Amino acid sequence: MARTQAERRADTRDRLLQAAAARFAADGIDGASIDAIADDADRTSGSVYAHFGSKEGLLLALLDSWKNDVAVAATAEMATAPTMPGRLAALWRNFADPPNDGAHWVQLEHELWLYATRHADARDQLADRYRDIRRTVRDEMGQWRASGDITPPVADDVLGALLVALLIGLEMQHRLDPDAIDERVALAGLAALLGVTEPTEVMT
Amino acid sequence: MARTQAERRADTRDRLLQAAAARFAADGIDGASIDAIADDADRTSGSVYAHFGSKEGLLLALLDSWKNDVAVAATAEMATAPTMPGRLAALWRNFADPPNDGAHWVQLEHELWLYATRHADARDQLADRYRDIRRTVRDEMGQWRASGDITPPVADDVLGALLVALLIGLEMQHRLDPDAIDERVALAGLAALLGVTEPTEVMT
DNA sequence: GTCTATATACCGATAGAC
DNA sequence: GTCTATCGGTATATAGAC
Repeated sequence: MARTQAERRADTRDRLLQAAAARFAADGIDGASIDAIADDADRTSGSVYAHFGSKEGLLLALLDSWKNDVAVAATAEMATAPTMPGRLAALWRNFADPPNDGAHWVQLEHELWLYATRHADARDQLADRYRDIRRTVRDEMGQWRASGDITPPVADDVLGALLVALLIGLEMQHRLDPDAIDERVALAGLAALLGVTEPTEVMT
Repeated sequence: MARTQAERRADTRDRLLQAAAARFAADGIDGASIDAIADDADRTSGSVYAHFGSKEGLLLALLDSWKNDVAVAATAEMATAPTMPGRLAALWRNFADPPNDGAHWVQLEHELWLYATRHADARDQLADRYRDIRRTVRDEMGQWRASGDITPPVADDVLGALLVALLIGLEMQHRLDPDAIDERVALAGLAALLGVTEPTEVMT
């Protein structure tokens, strides 16, 4: 694969970005060295500078390419569950205990957030992404409300922000103390914000 | 002040811890150098090693001494507001736009959380602190419920975790996009979780 | 206990061969 | 475009004077 120069170049770029995502998540943005990232991508540090110019350039490119399929993947898996509590449980599990090797995307998200608080460029980009996520969630919940599955006690335009906030905050506490912040807590919170009236039986 | 050796030693220790908190928050745990911390404390790097042995030792000592007066300070200011929406607004403001120079404690909290995800010792300590915070919030809300000020749609034992989660998640989004995540959004979320039935008029 | 000076190591970035 | 070699800077941590 990757016969032409352009293809090889694109392949190297992808490898570097993927390695950077994994390394940043594992060791932190500061803790991850250019050499380590390049090694993971089976390249050398020189290639990083040829493609991105600097470590910051690499990070901004990563932030740009970082398609957060969370909302998509989450809603996709949610659709498979028949009952509402089952759907909410699937949503929570995707956050708390990611199934695939996508286990590191949550960690990377926190790394990027902390970086963004100190760099205006990254902050603007990340702010855009979170706006998109909120909008996606809001639209989805609007449909649920319209179909009568839920009766949220708040307006649709704030529901996205509240759900995202609750999931992030619960996930952070869950990481510190998995037993204390379990599925039962998450389901209670989601049900309260969404106005799920039926008894919240857990579907396992 | 600090005449005796013990007093001077304790004074140096306090200075170093305070400087470490500020530097860690400002530059990140990795980004903050021992020299910079010592300089802020009007000491030298040697004193850090005399007191804490290493940078990690300094951080663990900071984590240990880090009395999170958030719950205390927040509830204190909340008590001054007469109406329930006013109290909730005070709670949110303490998070979103801290009044004093305590502006950096939120940032430090995120730094510590990220560090804790990679170090078991710190994780256990931080987990304990969050348990305390949840318990404090839960007890406070239990009193409000008993006095009829609120009628939460969830059980008391999960209410602490949900409120903490919502506030953390909203604050993170607020930092990226202050205009999108404003007091109105926060009040709607808090009111939903707490079961504040009266129209949520904002008290300014 | 605190400071000065220094050892040691690593990182980001650059230069030049190919 | 990618690699090898290296420079310059800075970090943690230590040794020894006082």
